[in-house]
Parts: sequence; C-alpha cells; structure tokens
Amino acid sequence: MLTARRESVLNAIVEGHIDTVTPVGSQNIAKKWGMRLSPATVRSEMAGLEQDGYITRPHTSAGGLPTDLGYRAYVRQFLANPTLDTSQRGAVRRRLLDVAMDQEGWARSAAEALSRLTGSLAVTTAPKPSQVRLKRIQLVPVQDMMVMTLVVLWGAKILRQMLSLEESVPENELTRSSNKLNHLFEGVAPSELADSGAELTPLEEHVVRLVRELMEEEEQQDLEDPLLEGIQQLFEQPELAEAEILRDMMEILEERGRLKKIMQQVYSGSGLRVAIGGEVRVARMRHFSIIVSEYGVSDRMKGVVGVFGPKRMAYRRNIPAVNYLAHLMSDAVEQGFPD
Amino acid sequence: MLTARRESVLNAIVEGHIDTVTPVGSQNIAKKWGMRLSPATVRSEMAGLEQDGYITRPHTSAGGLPTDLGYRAYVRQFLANPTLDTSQRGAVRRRLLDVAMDQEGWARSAAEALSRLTGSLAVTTAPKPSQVRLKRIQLVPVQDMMVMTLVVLWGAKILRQMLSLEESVPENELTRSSNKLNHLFEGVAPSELADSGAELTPLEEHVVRLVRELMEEEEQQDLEDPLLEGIQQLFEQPELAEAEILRDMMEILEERGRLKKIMQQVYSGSGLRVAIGGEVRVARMRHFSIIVSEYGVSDRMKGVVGVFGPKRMAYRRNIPAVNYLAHLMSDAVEQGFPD
DNA sequence: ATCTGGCACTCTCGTTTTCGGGGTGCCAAA
DNA sequence: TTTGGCACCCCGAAAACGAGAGTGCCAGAT
Repeated sequence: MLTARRESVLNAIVEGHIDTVTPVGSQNIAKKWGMRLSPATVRSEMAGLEQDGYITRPHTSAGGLPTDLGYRAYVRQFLANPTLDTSQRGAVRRRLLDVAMDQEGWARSAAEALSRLTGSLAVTTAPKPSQVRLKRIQLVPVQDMMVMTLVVLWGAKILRQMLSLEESVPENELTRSSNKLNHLFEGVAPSELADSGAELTPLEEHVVRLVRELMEEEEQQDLEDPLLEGIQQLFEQPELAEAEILRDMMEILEERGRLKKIMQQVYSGSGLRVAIGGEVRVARMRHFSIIVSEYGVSDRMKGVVGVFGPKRMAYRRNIPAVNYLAHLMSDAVEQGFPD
Repeated sequence: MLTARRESVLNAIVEGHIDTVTPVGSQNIAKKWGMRLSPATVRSEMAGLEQDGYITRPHTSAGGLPTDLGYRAYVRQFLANPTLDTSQRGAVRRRLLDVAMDQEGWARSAAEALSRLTGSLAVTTAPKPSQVRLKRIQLVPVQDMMVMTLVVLWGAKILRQMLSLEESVPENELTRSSNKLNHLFEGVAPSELADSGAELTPLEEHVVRLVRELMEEEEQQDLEDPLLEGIQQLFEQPELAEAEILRDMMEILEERGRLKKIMQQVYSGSGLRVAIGGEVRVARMRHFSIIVSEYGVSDRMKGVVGVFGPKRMAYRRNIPAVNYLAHLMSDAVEQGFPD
C-alpha cells in the first residue's frame, strides 16, 4: 500500500521527471524534499515503489521513472478538486462569452485559449445537439442540371451536397420546392422524413431522400470533428527527438477521426477523465496522455474539450485548466450561447 | 558555360543525390554513366561545375551536392514539355470528372490523386471565381435574438456569420426579409450592395452591411485556402531527421495562410512554376521546393495545384504530374464542372 | 590536346575504448 | 527505523582508431 511518505516520494519522482525528462535519483529527491529524509531512506521507499509497480528503472542502478500506474497515482490528487487559480480566468471567460461566432469558431477559440493556458496542444469539438432536427432546406441552383442542397439543422449546423439533375429545372421551381419542403418538414427528425402524405415531385422525392441520408449520417456521429490548436507546442517536447514517438504522434494527429475515436473512448460518460499512456487501448498512445472533459448540457448539447501531450505533461496545471474550460463552455452553452 | 557533357554530369549528380541522399562521387557517376567516361574525367568536369556554382562539396574531398542553381539547371529540362506518361492517366481523369461533389471535395480529391501519383504532399485550392457575386442570402433563426446569416456566392461558395439582434424578430419576418434582399440584390458585386433605393428595415440594413463586409473580405483573397493531402508521405523523407528541418516544415504547414502566401508568390502569373529552396524569399523554405501550377479558366475561375517536398524531390516525376493535374482540372472547370 | 591510371592525401563515419559521475544495494552503527 | 559508508554498476560523452569513399594532381597513353 501507499503510505503518505511513499506517496510523497512518488510525487517527487513524477514531478522531477516531468521537468528534467531524465530518471530521478534518491539524492535529488532528498534535496528537493526539504531535507527531512536522507537519500538512503528515500532509496528504500523507492525499492518499495518499484516492487508495487509505481516506478521502473531503465536499468539496474539508475534513478526511477514513473510507470503508467505511477502517473495515475500522481494524477489522482488533481482529479479530486481541480480548480484553476483565479489569476488567469478573467481574460478567457470574457473572450468566450463575448463574441458572436458560429459554433466552430467558438470552439476553436476555446481551444486556442486552452492551448495558451496550458502550453500544450488543445483540442475541442464544437457543441453538438443530441437531436438531429431539420431547420431548413435550401436548394440553390449553381448551374444547369446542378443544384446545391443546403441543409440547416438545429444548432446552426450546415450540411451541403451537390445534386445533379436529369433535366434543367427553373429557379423559381426550386424555390417553390424549397418552401414546400420547409413547410412540410421543419423540425423533424431524420426518421420522420419519410413520407408525409403530401405528394411530391420526383425532384422533391430525391431531395428528401438525400436530406434524410445526410441527417442520418449526422446522427451517427455523436461528436463533431475535433479542432486542434497549438500543434507547434507539441513539437517542442524533447520526447519527439525519438523518431518512433514522433511517428506515433503524427499517426494519431494525421487523421482527425483517429483522435476523435480516442476521445470518445476516454470520456465515455461525463466529467473529466485522464488517459495515461497505455491505459487507453491504442498502441500509438503508449507515450502520450490525454485529458478529456465533456462540456455542455447533458442530453441536449454537448462537446468535449481536452489537452493532448506526452505522458510527461504538466498534469498539475493542465487538469484544472481543462476543467475550467469545460465549465466555462458549459455555462456558455447553458446560456444558449452559442446556439 | 554548360557543355553537353558537363550537363550530363550534373544530371547524374542530381539524380544520384535524389535517390541516395548522400553526396555523389566521380566513380559512381562514371559507372552509372554507361562507362563512356573515366572517373578522372568526371572529376575534372565536377571541378568545373563547382567553379560555376552548380554544385558544392560538404567538405574538401567529398562528393558533389547540387546547389539551388544546380537543381534549377536540372529542372529546366522538365519544364519544357512536361507530359505524364499515359499509363497512369485514366483512373485519375475518371475520378475527377465523375462524381458530383462540391468544390472543396473536388479539389481535395484532386490533391489526393496527385499525392498518390507523386508520393508527395500535394496541395490544391478549390476553384474560385474571379468575381464575387451574390447568389442568395438566407436568414436562419437559431435562437431568440440570434440569427445565422447564410450567404451563397457564385461558384457555390458559402459564407456564414452569426448576428445578434437587439430584439426578437419573428421567423416569418426573417423569411420575408431574406426574400426581399434576394430579390433586390441577386447577382450583385459587393460594391453594388450599398443602397438600392428601396427602403430597408434596420435589420435589413444591418444584414446588407454584414453581407457586404463578408463579400469584400472574400474579394480580397484571390485564392481559397489550400487543402493538403498526403502529409504522411513527407514524414518518410530522411531529411526530416534533422530537427531543424522538421521544425521549418512544421512552421510552413502549420498555418495554412503561410503556405498560401508562398504559393501566391511562386505562381505569380500563369503556367507551371518551380521554386527551389531559397529561390523563394522565405527562410523556412531553404530546404524545400514547391511545384505550383495555376489551373482554371483565366479571369473566370481559377485555383492552384502543386506539390511540396524536400529540395531532393523527384522533379522528373512530379513536374509532369502537376502539369497533368492542372490540365485535367482546367478541363473540368471549363466544362463547368464543378460549378 | 584530351583522357586516363596511379598515387598520396583528406575527411567522415561507425566501432571500440576509456573514464567519470550519478546512481544503487546492502550493511553496520546510531 | 534511519543513516552514513562503501563497493559496485552502468550509462553516456569523449577520445582513439581504422576502413572506405573520395579528391587533386601528375605523367603517360591515345
């Protein structure tokens, strides 16, 4: 078990490692530790920590390195009550509530703020309403035989799709169809978009089918695509000197879908979660951690916000920051902004 | 001056360097060169090439490395008549003409094809009409006191902006305003969007002002934002082992605007252009080259397509590929697809 | 006149060697 | 239970070294 003293030693090891990148040895700890303990004593505690799996050693007679479990124990203390010290709050809050932006811009600026706050790569998803409902359909002619179908959903989400026709259709007929469809289907869910009783022209039928497909696809996704801000920061990290680690990182960030899946896997449910290295079952994540929190109003409008970085990240700073942003964003969403 | 033989030696050096990454020495060249020349002779030619600035040596008694000037001379031969061998054409052409996509999707898929064709990072911009004209305005209520202004321009470009009101406005009034504005302003350029003679409500005034701002902003840009495809490929390149080079690359690709500016600087005018290393006045580009071609119908609808990679890229393959894609895309645009 | 083979010399790069320092484990004494 | 002492371990930076690839130049062949 983890006595108080042993835990202190673990903390010192983790923090030491976080800012030196190297394994940390007993005398270092003893020194930093305010001289209460001698190196020899620390060594014996370290032996215990190793036994219990909290630290490893790169080789016999080297300092200690936290394992995933070690990080986990370290992180626990910040999860209890993650509050950001008040000094940095004002600016962020103001920025997030003030400007009139669309969802994506808003979420991006939240990510930017978080990135600045933590000095890490921040990631957010725009808020997404839990129900996919139609707000408006607009058919815009872009050329003979080609119309753009513009679909606006609840929450100001816009979908679009080109649609090529068999025959040219005059503009005012398109307008008429748009109006008719809007009238018939405003506010419906995708499943109710089937047949309405009213008779539809072939074009209208086609559009309805298309819109339904788009909406169903939208319904599948329960998060918007993640927005990343502050990639440069990641490149500063010394671990990326390792070619293999760099490659892992690129593969994770390359394709947005991948990161999204990881985030979904982690946040599963509500509140703030941390995934350390191999804790999430993705090989590429071995050297990285991610802090994720859901934000929004449960079952109405939600998204996620988080920080991604090397396992050796500043949890002490980042966890409260993510938590703070999640709350801020929840507040904003609750006040119906942005909406 | 560059005798025929000297030029051959230069070619051999450049190509040798391109596929070995290392400096290339005289015997290597003599061997590959079909045994016509002895190493000693090649050496004397190399001395000349060095004198004239086509190659450098990393140190005395090392092989030759092409300079920017050397690459330039090498590249010249491909610029004369860049045609892609026919084997690879069919698939690409079909893909680009077949599917009904919006501009961005289309441009992205062109980039994807080019990336596959060249094994490099490909970049395109969606076609952009030279004239910014209004096609449609749509005001969508998203909440009390908040409407989304949706603007469709010629060429199916969509702009949007949130607009917060002082007082709640009923939906049907928004619809009425949308219709009225559409009626008044369909097809106008931003400058004609001022006052129409007709009297407008304060809301309508506001919208007109907003739309005008958006359109003017759009008018400033003469290219859409670049779309990148195939970043992974870049990471395979051995030069990126160098931390500094990797950093340069990240800084270039980080922010889309940066790359866009570089591309504008390079393609300036029409046709296909290559910028090798320091030729474009951007420090970060020192180790990289970019091939850029304009595509489209001049003065009506245009975009750019290109390939970005280390200076040591396969120009022989990439130049014809970019050229081919530019022509393909021009054809497509000319046929009014996509539009 | 040009090209070529030969030769002495140079520089890099990967390997091996050496060496210092930071670290450990354990033991005996406080 | 904690601590100082001590012998030992192992990494990593620096030095030493040899092999390989390449050059420049000269004198003789074509």
